[in-house]
Amino acid sequence: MTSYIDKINTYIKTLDHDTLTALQSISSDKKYKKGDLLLKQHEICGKSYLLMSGIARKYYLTDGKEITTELYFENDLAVSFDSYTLQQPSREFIEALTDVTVSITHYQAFQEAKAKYPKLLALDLMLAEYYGMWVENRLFQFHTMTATERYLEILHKSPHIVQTVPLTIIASYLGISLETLSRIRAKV
Amino acid sequence: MTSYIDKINTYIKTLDHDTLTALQSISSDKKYKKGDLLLKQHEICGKSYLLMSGIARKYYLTDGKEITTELYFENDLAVSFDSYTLQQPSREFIEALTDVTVSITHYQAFQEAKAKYPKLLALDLMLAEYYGMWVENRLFQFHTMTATERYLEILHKSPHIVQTVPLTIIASYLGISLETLSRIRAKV
DNA sequence: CGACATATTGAGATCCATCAACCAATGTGG
DNA sequence: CCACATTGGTTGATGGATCTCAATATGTCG
Repeated sequence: MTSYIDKINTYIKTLDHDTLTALQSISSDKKYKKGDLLLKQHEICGKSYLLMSGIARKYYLTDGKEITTELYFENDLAVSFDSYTLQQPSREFIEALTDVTVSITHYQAFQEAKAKYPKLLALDLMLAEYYGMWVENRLFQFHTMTATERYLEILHKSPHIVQTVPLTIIASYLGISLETLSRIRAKV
Repeated sequence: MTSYIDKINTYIKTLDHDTLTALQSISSDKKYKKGDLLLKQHEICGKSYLLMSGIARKYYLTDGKEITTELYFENDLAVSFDSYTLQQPSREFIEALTDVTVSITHYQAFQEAKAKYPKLLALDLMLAEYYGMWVENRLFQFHTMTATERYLEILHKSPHIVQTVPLTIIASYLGISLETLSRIRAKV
Protein backbone atom coordinates (compact mmCIF):
# COMPACT_ATOMS: atom_id res chain seq x y z
CA MET A 1 0.00 0.00 0.00
CA THR A 2 2.98 2.27 0.62
CA SER A 3 3.88 1.58 -2.97
CA TYR A 4 0.64 3.23 -3.98
CA ILE A 5 1.96 6.55 -2.63
CA ASP A 6 4.99 6.04 -4.86
CA LYS A 7 2.68 5.40 -7.78
CA ILE A 8 0.79 8.61 -7.07
CA ASN A 9 4.00 10.62 -6.75
CA THR A 10 5.35 9.13 -9.95
CA TYR A 11 2.09 9.97 -11.66
CA ILE A 12 2.32 13.59 -10.52
CA LYS A 13 5.83 13.82 -11.94
CA THR A 14 4.63 12.66 -15.34
CA LEU A 15 1.93 15.32 -15.58
CA ASP A 16 2.28 17.58 -18.59
CA HIS A 17 3.25 21.20 -18.17
CA ASP A 18 -0.26 22.62 -18.62
CA THR A 19 -1.85 20.30 -16.10
CA LEU A 20 0.86 20.98 -13.56
CA THR A 21 0.59 24.73 -14.04
CA ALA A 22 -3.16 24.55 -13.62
CA LEU A 23 -2.71 22.67 -10.36
CA GLN A 24 -0.14 25.11 -9.05
CA SER A 25 -2.24 28.11 -9.99
CA ILE A 26 -5.01 27.00 -7.62
CA SER A 27 -2.69 26.18 -4.71
CA SER A 28 -1.06 28.49 -2.21
CA ASP A 29 1.11 28.13 0.86
CA LYS A 30 0.14 29.13 4.37
CA LYS A 31 1.56 28.82 7.88
CA TYR A 32 -0.31 27.95 11.07
CA LYS A 33 0.82 28.17 14.68
CA LYS A 34 0.69 25.24 17.08
CA GLY A 35 -2.88 24.92 18.36
CA ASP A 36 -4.48 26.68 15.38
CA LEU A 37 -7.55 25.07 13.84
CA LEU A 38 -7.32 24.57 10.08
CA LEU A 39 -10.91 23.35 10.03
CA LYS A 40 -13.61 23.75 12.65
CA GLN A 41 -16.58 21.52 13.32
CA HIS A 42 -19.73 22.59 11.45
CA GLU A 43 -17.68 24.36 8.78
CA ILE A 44 -17.69 22.95 5.26
CA CYS A 45 -14.27 21.59 4.35
CA GLY A 46 -13.73 23.71 1.24
CA LYS A 47 -9.97 23.23 1.05
CA SER A 48 -7.44 20.43 1.12
CA TYR A 49 -4.25 20.88 3.12
CA LEU A 50 -1.02 19.27 1.98
CA LEU A 51 1.41 19.32 4.90
CA MET A 52 4.81 20.70 3.92
CA SER A 53 6.16 20.65 7.49
CA GLY A 54 4.93 20.06 11.03
CA ILE A 55 2.32 17.74 12.53
CA ALA A 56 -1.47 17.99 12.56
CA ARG A 57 -4.42 15.87 13.53
CA LYS A 58 -8.09 15.43 12.73
CA TYR A 59 -10.53 14.80 15.59
CA TYR A 60 -14.13 15.11 16.62
CA LEU A 61 -16.03 15.53 19.84
CA THR A 62 -18.35 12.92 21.33
CA ASP A 63 -19.78 13.53 24.79
CA GLY A 64 -17.26 16.33 25.24
CA LYS A 65 -14.35 13.98 24.53
CA GLU A 66 -11.88 14.43 21.70
CA ILE A 67 -11.44 11.38 19.48
CA THR A 68 -8.45 11.64 17.17
CA THR A 69 -9.14 10.03 13.80
CA GLU A 70 -6.02 10.80 11.81
CA LEU A 71 -2.49 12.10 12.29
CA TYR A 72 -0.74 14.06 9.58
CA PHE A 73 2.97 14.42 8.87
CA GLU A 74 5.01 15.83 6.03
CA ASN A 75 3.47 15.13 2.60
CA ASP A 76 0.18 13.95 4.06
CA LEU A 77 -3.04 15.37 2.69
CA ALA A 78 -5.40 16.63 5.38
CA VAL A 79 -9.14 16.89 4.73
CA SER A 80 -12.34 15.90 6.41
CA PHE A 81 -13.18 13.34 3.75
CA ASP A 82 -16.96 13.31 3.90
CA SER A 83 -17.26 17.05 4.45
CA TYR A 84 -14.94 17.68 1.51
CA THR A 85 -16.63 15.15 -0.76
CA LEU A 86 -20.22 16.09 0.02
CA GLN A 87 -19.48 19.77 0.74
CA GLN A 88 -21.44 19.42 3.94
CA PRO A 89 -20.65 20.70 7.44
CA SER A 90 -17.79 18.79 9.05
CA ARG A 91 -18.11 16.65 12.15
CA GLU A 92 -14.36 16.94 12.56
CA PHE A 93 -11.74 19.50 13.47
CA ILE A 94 -8.29 19.72 11.94
CA GLU A 95 -5.71 21.09 14.36
CA ALA A 96 -2.02 21.94 14.10
CA LEU A 97 -0.11 20.00 16.77
CA THR A 98 3.05 21.95 16.00
CA ASP A 99 3.69 24.99 13.82
CA VAL A 100 2.86 23.80 10.30
CA THR A 101 3.26 24.91 6.71
CA VAL A 102 0.61 23.72 4.27
CA SER A 103 -0.15 23.94 0.59
CA ILE A 104 -3.83 24.76 0.27
CA THR A 105 -5.96 23.80 -2.72
CA HIS A 106 -9.54 25.06 -2.95
CA TYR A 107 -12.24 22.50 -3.54
CA GLN A 108 -14.18 24.51 -6.09
CA ALA A 109 -11.13 25.44 -8.14
CA PHE A 110 -9.98 21.83 -8.12
CA GLN A 111 -13.40 20.67 -9.35
CA GLU A 112 -13.15 23.06 -12.27
CA ALA A 113 -9.59 22.03 -13.00
CA LYS A 114 -10.61 18.35 -13.00
CA ALA A 115 -13.22 19.09 -15.66
CA LYS A 116 -10.60 20.71 -17.85
CA TYR A 117 -7.72 18.34 -17.18
CA PRO A 118 -8.76 14.67 -17.00
CA LYS A 119 -5.38 13.79 -15.58
CA LEU A 120 -6.35 15.63 -12.41
CA LEU A 121 -9.51 13.56 -12.32
CA ALA A 122 -7.38 10.43 -12.46
CA LEU A 123 -5.19 11.87 -9.71
CA ASP A 124 -8.20 12.55 -7.54
CA LEU A 125 -9.32 8.95 -8.04
CA MET A 126 -5.93 7.67 -6.90
CA LEU A 127 -6.08 9.85 -3.81
CA ALA A 128 -9.58 8.63 -2.97
CA GLU A 129 -8.51 5.04 -3.53
CA TYR A 130 -5.52 5.50 -1.28
CA TYR A 131 -7.65 6.97 1.48
CA GLY A 132 -10.16 4.14 1.09
CA MET A 133 -7.46 1.53 1.51
CA TRP A 134 -5.97 3.39 4.44
CA VAL A 135 -9.29 3.57 6.29
CA GLU A 136 -10.09 -0.02 5.41
CA ASN A 137 -6.82 -1.10 6.94
CA ARG A 138 -7.48 0.90 10.07
CA LEU A 139 -10.97 -0.59 10.37
CA PHE A 140 -9.41 -4.02 9.98
CA GLN A 141 -7.23 -3.30 12.99
CA PHE A 142 -10.15 -2.20 15.14
CA HIS A 143 -12.12 -5.21 13.97
CA THR A 144 -9.57 -7.86 14.83
CA MET A 145 -6.80 -6.62 17.11
CA THR A 146 -6.57 -5.95 20.82
CA ALA A 147 -5.39 -2.58 22.12
CA THR A 148 -1.90 -3.97 22.72
CA GLU A 149 -1.65 -5.30 19.19
CA ARG A 150 -2.80 -2.00 17.73
CA TYR A 151 -0.21 -0.14 19.77
CA LEU A 152 2.58 -2.49 18.72
CA GLU A 153 1.51 -2.07 15.10
CA ILE A 154 1.94 1.69 15.38
CA LEU A 155 5.18 1.29 17.28
CA HIS A 156 6.65 -0.82 14.48
CA LYS A 157 5.12 0.69 11.36
CA SER A 158 4.91 4.35 12.43
CA PRO A 159 7.46 4.90 15.20
CA HIS A 160 7.51 8.62 14.37
CA ILE A 161 3.99 8.85 15.78
CA VAL A 162 5.04 7.50 19.17
CA GLN A 163 8.08 9.75 19.18
CA THR A 164 6.33 13.01 18.39
CA VAL A 165 2.69 12.87 19.44
CA PRO A 166 1.48 13.14 23.09
CA LEU A 167 0.23 9.87 24.55
CA THR A 168 -3.16 11.40 25.27
CA ILE A 169 -3.69 11.82 21.55
CA ILE A 170 -2.22 8.45 20.63
CA ALA A 171 -4.57 6.78 23.11
CA SER A 172 -7.63 8.37 21.55
CA TYR A 173 -6.29 7.52 18.09
CA LEU A 174 -6.07 3.89 19.24
CA GLY A 175 -9.54 4.06 20.76
CA ILE A 176 -8.39 3.35 24.32
CA SER A 177 -8.02 5.37 27.51
CA LEU A 178 -4.78 7.11 28.38
CA GLU A 179 -4.42 4.90 31.45
CA THR A 180 -4.68 1.70 29.42
CA LEU A 181 -2.07 2.95 26.97
CA SER A 182 0.22 3.83 29.84
CA ARG A 183 -0.10 0.31 31.23
CA ILE A 184 0.47 -1.28 27.84
CA ARG A 185 3.67 0.71 27.47
CA ALA A 186 4.83 -0.30 30.96
CA LYS A 187 4.49 -3.96 30.02
CA VAL A 188 6.20 -3.83 26.63
CA MET B 1 -24.57 9.87 2.60
CA THR B 2 -27.49 7.89 1.20
CA SER B 3 -28.06 10.89 -1.01
CA TYR B 4 -24.69 10.22 -2.57
CA ILE B 5 -26.02 6.94 -3.98
CA ASP B 6 -28.83 8.94 -5.53
CA LYS B 7 -26.29 11.31 -7.00
CA ILE B 8 -24.36 8.40 -8.49
CA ASN B 9 -27.50 6.82 -9.92
CA THR B 10 -28.61 10.15 -11.36
CA TYR B 11 -25.16 10.56 -12.88
CA ILE B 12 -25.38 7.15 -14.53
CA LYS B 13 -28.73 8.08 -16.04
CA THR B 14 -27.24 11.20 -17.62
CA LEU B 15 -24.45 9.28 -19.34
CA ASP B 16 -24.44 9.69 -23.11
CA HIS B 17 -25.30 6.76 -25.33
CA ASP B 18 -21.71 5.92 -26.31
CA THR B 19 -20.44 5.85 -22.76
CA LEU B 20 -23.36 3.74 -21.61
CA THR B 21 -22.93 1.32 -24.48
CA ALA B 22 -19.24 1.01 -23.72
CA LEU B 23 -20.06 0.20 -20.10
CA GLN B 24 -22.65 -2.38 -21.04
CA SER B 25 -20.37 -4.02 -23.57
CA ILE B 26 -17.87 -4.92 -20.85
CA SER B 27 -20.46 -6.20 -18.38
CA SER B 28 -22.23 -9.54 -18.29
CA ASP B 29 -24.69 -11.29 -16.01
CA LYS B 30 -24.03 -14.44 -14.06
CA LYS B 31 -25.77 -16.53 -11.44
CA TYR B 32 -24.25 -18.14 -8.36
CA LYS B 33 -25.67 -20.72 -5.98
CA LYS B 34 -25.88 -20.22 -2.24
CA GLY B 35 -22.47 -20.95 -0.75
CA ASP B 36 -20.53 -20.29 -3.97
CA LEU B 37 -17.40 -18.17 -3.70
CA LEU B 38 -17.29 -15.25 -6.13
CA LEU B 39 -13.76 -14.45 -5.00
CA LYS B 40 -11.30 -16.63 -3.11
CA GLN B 41 -8.50 -15.55 -0.82
CA HIS B 42 -5.14 -15.18 -2.64
CA GLU B 43 -6.88 -14.59 -5.97
CA ILE B 44 -6.60 -11.18 -7.58
CA CYS B 45 -9.97 -9.42 -7.62
CA GLY B 46 -10.15 -8.83 -11.36
CA LYS B 47 -13.88 -8.23 -11.52
CA SER B 48 -16.50 -6.14 -9.80
CA TYR B 49 -19.85 -7.71 -8.95
CA LEU B 50 -23.00 -5.64 -8.98
CA LEU B 51 -25.68 -7.56 -7.12
CA MET B 52 -28.93 -7.78 -9.07
CA SER B 53 -30.60 -10.12 -6.58
CA GLY B 54 -29.75 -12.13 -3.48
CA ILE B 55 -27.36 -11.55 -0.59
CA ALA B 56 -23.59 -11.89 -0.38
CA ARG B 57 -20.81 -11.11 2.05
CA LYS B 58 -17.11 -10.39 2.11
CA TYR B 59 -14.97 -11.95 4.83
CA TYR B 60 -11.48 -13.00 5.69
CA LEU B 61 -9.87 -15.59 7.93
CA THR B 62 -7.80 -14.78 11.00
CA ASP B 63 -6.67 -17.64 13.22
CA GLY B 64 -9.13 -19.88 11.40
CA LYS B 65 -12.03 -17.57 12.22
CA GLU B 66 -14.21 -15.90 9.66
CA ILE B 67 -14.56 -12.14 10.06
CA THR B 68 -17.31 -10.64 7.93
CA THR B 69 -16.36 -7.20 6.65
CA GLU B 70 -19.25 -6.28 4.39
CA LEU B 71 -22.76 -7.43 3.51
CA TYR B 72 -24.18 -6.96 0.04
CA PHE B 73 -27.77 -6.60 -1.05
CA GLU B 74 -29.51 -5.63 -4.27
CA ASN B 75 -27.68 -2.85 -6.14
CA ASP B 76 -24.58 -3.08 -3.97
CA LEU B 77 -21.20 -3.33 -5.63
CA ALA B 78 -19.06 -6.17 -4.32
CA VAL B 79 -15.27 -6.05 -4.62
CA SER B 80 -12.28 -6.59 -2.43
CA PHE B 81 -11.28 -2.94 -2.56
CA ASP B 82 -7.53 -3.15 -2.08
CA SER B 83 -7.16 -6.27 -4.18
CA TYR B 84 -9.16 -4.66 -6.97
CA THR B 85 -7.36 -1.31 -6.75
CA LEU B 86 -3.83 -2.68 -6.48
CA GLN B 87 -4.51 -5.84 -8.51
CA GLN B 88 -2.87 -7.82 -5.76
CA PRO B 89 -3.95 -11.11 -4.15
CA SER B 90 -7.01 -10.70 -1.97
CA ARG B 91 -7.04 -11.24 1.77
CA GLU B 92 -10.80 -11.59 1.53
CA PHE B 93 -13.40 -14.01 0.20
CA ILE B 94 -16.70 -13.00 -1.37
CA GLU B 95 -19.43 -15.55 -0.80
CA ALA B 96 -23.04 -15.88 -1.90
CA LEU B 97 -25.26 -16.17 1.18
CA THR B 98 -28.27 -16.97 -1.01
CA ASP B 99 -28.59 -17.69 -4.70
CA VAL B 100 -27.49 -14.47 -6.38
CA THR B 101 -27.50 -12.82 -9.78
CA VAL B 102 -24.69 -10.39 -10.51
CA SER B 103 -23.57 -8.09 -13.25
CA ILE B 104 -19.85 -8.59 -13.70
CA THR B 105 -17.50 -5.95 -15.04
CA HIS B 106 -13.87 -6.83 -15.73
CA TYR B 107 -11.22 -4.65 -14.15
CA GLN B 108 -8.98 -4.46 -17.19
CA ALA B 109 -11.79 -3.66 -19.61
CA PHE B 110 -13.06 -0.98 -17.25
CA GLN B 111 -9.59 0.58 -17.04
CA GLU B 112 -9.48 0.82 -20.80
CA ALA B 113 -13.00 2.20 -20.97
CA LYS B 114 -12.11 4.86 -18.38
CA ALA B 115 -9.23 6.02 -20.56
CA LYS B 116 -11.59 6.41 -23.50
CA TYR B 117 -14.60 7.80 -21.67
CA PRO B 118 -13.70 10.34 -18.96
CA LYS B 119 -17.24 10.13 -17.64
CA LEU B 120 -16.50 6.61 -16.49
CA LEU B 121 -13.44 7.93 -14.73
CA ALA B 122 -15.65 10.41 -12.91
CA LEU B 123 -18.04 7.57 -12.09
CA ASP B 124 -15.21 5.49 -10.69
CA LEU B 125 -14.19 8.42 -8.51
CA MET B 126 -17.71 8.71 -7.12
CA LEU B 127 -17.77 5.02 -6.33
CA ALA B 128 -14.40 5.20 -4.57
CA GLU B 129 -15.55 8.26 -2.63
CA TYR B 130 -18.72 6.51 -1.59
CA TYR B 131 -16.80 3.47 -0.38
CA GLY B 132 -14.36 5.71 1.49
CA MET B 133 -17.20 7.44 3.33
CA TRP B 134 -18.87 4.15 4.06
CA VAL B 135 -15.74 2.64 5.59
CA GLU B 136 -15.01 5.85 7.46
CA ASN B 137 -18.44 5.72 9.01
CA ARG B 138 -17.99 2.09 9.99
CA LEU B 139 -14.60 2.86 11.53
CA PHE B 140 -16.24 5.70 13.45
CA GLN B 141 -18.67 3.17 14.95
CA PHE B 142 -15.91 0.80 16.03
CA HIS B 143 -13.94 3.74 17.39
CA THR B 144 -16.64 5.18 19.61
CA MET B 145 -19.56 2.81 20.17
CA THR B 146 -20.10 -0.22 22.37
CA ALA B 147 -21.30 -3.51 20.91
CA THR B 148 -24.87 -2.76 21.98
CA GLU B 149 -24.82 0.63 20.31
CA ARG B 150 -23.43 -0.83 17.11
CA TYR B 151 -26.15 -3.47 17.09
CA LEU B 152 -28.89 -0.92 17.67
CA GLU B 153 -27.47 1.19 14.86
CA ILE B 154 -27.81 -1.72 12.45
CA LEU B 155 -31.21 -2.59 13.80
CA HIS B 156 -32.49 0.91 13.08
CA LYS B 157 -30.62 1.87 9.93
CA SER B 158 -30.39 -1.52 8.22
CA PRO B 159 -33.18 -3.71 9.61
CA HIS B 160 -33.04 -5.86 6.47
CA ILE B 161 -29.66 -7.16 7.66
CA VAL B 162 -31.07 -8.43 10.94
CA GLN B 163 -34.02 -9.95 9.13
CA THR B 164 -32.10 -11.87 6.51
CA VAL B 165 -28.58 -12.65 7.70
CA PRO B 166 -27.73 -15.38 10.27
CA LEU B 167 -26.74 -14.02 13.68
CA THR B 168 -23.38 -15.76 13.49
CA ILE B 169 -22.47 -13.57 10.54
CA ILE B 170 -23.96 -10.41 12.02
CA ALA B 171 -21.92 -10.98 15.18
CA SER B 172 -18.66 -11.20 13.26
CA TYR B 173 -19.69 -8.17 11.19
CA LEU B 174 -20.14 -6.29 14.48
CA GLY B 175 -16.85 -7.58 15.80
CA ILE B 176 -18.36 -9.47 18.75
CA SER B 177 -19.01 -13.11 19.62
CA LEU B 178 -22.26 -14.82 18.78
CA GLU B 179 -22.97 -15.29 22.47
CA THR B 180 -22.62 -11.59 23.22
CA LEU B 181 -24.93 -10.71 20.34
CA SER B 182 -27.46 -13.22 21.60
CA ARG B 183 -27.39 -11.62 25.06
CA ILE B 184 -27.67 -8.12 23.63
CA ARG B 185 -30.75 -9.18 21.71
CA ALA B 186 -32.28 -10.77 24.80
CA LYS B 187 -31.96 -7.47 26.68
CA VAL B 188 -33.31 -5.16 23.97
C1' DC C 1 8.34 29.48 41.71
C1' DG C 2 3.57 28.47 40.47
C1' DA C 3 0.30 26.66 37.28
C1' DC C 4 -1.31 23.72 33.91
C1' DA C 5 -0.74 19.99 30.87
C1' DT C 6 1.04 15.29 30.64
C1' DA C 7 1.81 10.75 32.40
C1' DT C 8 1.80 6.91 35.91
C1' DT C 9 -0.25 3.84 39.19
C1' DG C 10 -3.90 1.61 42.10
C1' DA C 11 -8.65 -0.24 43.05
C1' DG C 12 -13.09 -1.42 41.71
C1' DA C 13 -16.61 -1.90 38.16
C1' DT C 14 -18.11 -3.25 33.53
C1' DC C 15 -17.96 -5.22 29.14
C1' DC C 16 -17.06 -8.94 26.52
C1' DA C 17 -14.73 -13.51 25.27
C1' DT C 18 -14.36 -18.24 26.04
C1' DC C 19 -15.82 -22.75 27.24
C1' DA C 20 -19.49 -25.76 27.82
C1' DA C 21 -24.07 -27.50 27.95
C1' DC C 22 -28.27 -27.40 25.82
C1' DC C 23 -32.16 -26.67 22.53
C1' DA C 24 -34.68 -26.12 18.06
C1' DA C 25 -35.03 -26.50 13.20
C1' DT C 26 -33.50 -28.56 9.05
C1' DG C 27 -31.81 -31.91 6.08
C1' DT C 28 -30.06 -36.52 4.67
C1' DG C 29 -29.35 -41.45 4.14
C1' DG C 30 -31.25 -45.76 4.83
C1' DC D 1 -40.64 -41.90 7.51
C1' DC D 2 -37.44 -42.33 11.09
C1' DA D 3 -32.69 -41.76 13.19
C1' DC D 4 -29.15 -39.01 13.33
C1' DA D 5 -26.01 -35.33 11.98
C1' DT D 6 -25.61 -30.46 11.09
C1' DT D 7 -26.54 -25.74 11.52
C1' DG D 8 -28.08 -21.89 14.15
C1' DG D 9 -29.11 -19.97 18.46
C1' DT D 10 -29.51 -19.60 23.74
C1' DT D 11 -27.92 -19.64 28.41
C1' DG D 12 -24.67 -20.10 32.45
C1' DA D 13 -20.14 -19.67 34.73
C1' DT D 14 -15.72 -17.76 34.76
C1' DG D 15 -11.73 -14.94 33.48
C1' DG D 16 -9.47 -11.29 31.06
C1' DA D 17 -9.33 -6.77 29.02
C1' DT D 18 -10.37 -2.28 29.54
C1' DC D 19 -12.83 1.77 31.70
C1' DT D 20 -13.50 5.01 35.35
C1' DC D 21 -12.32 7.46 39.38
C1' DA D 22 -8.79 9.03 42.20
C1' DA D 23 -4.28 9.99 43.88
C1' DT D 24 0.26 11.04 42.73
C1' DA D 25 4.23 12.21 40.03
C1' DT D 26 6.69 14.74 36.24
C1' DG D 27 7.27 18.10 33.11
C1' DT D 28 7.27 22.58 30.99
C1' DC D 29 6.64 27.31 30.42
C1' DG D 30 5.49 31.97 31.64
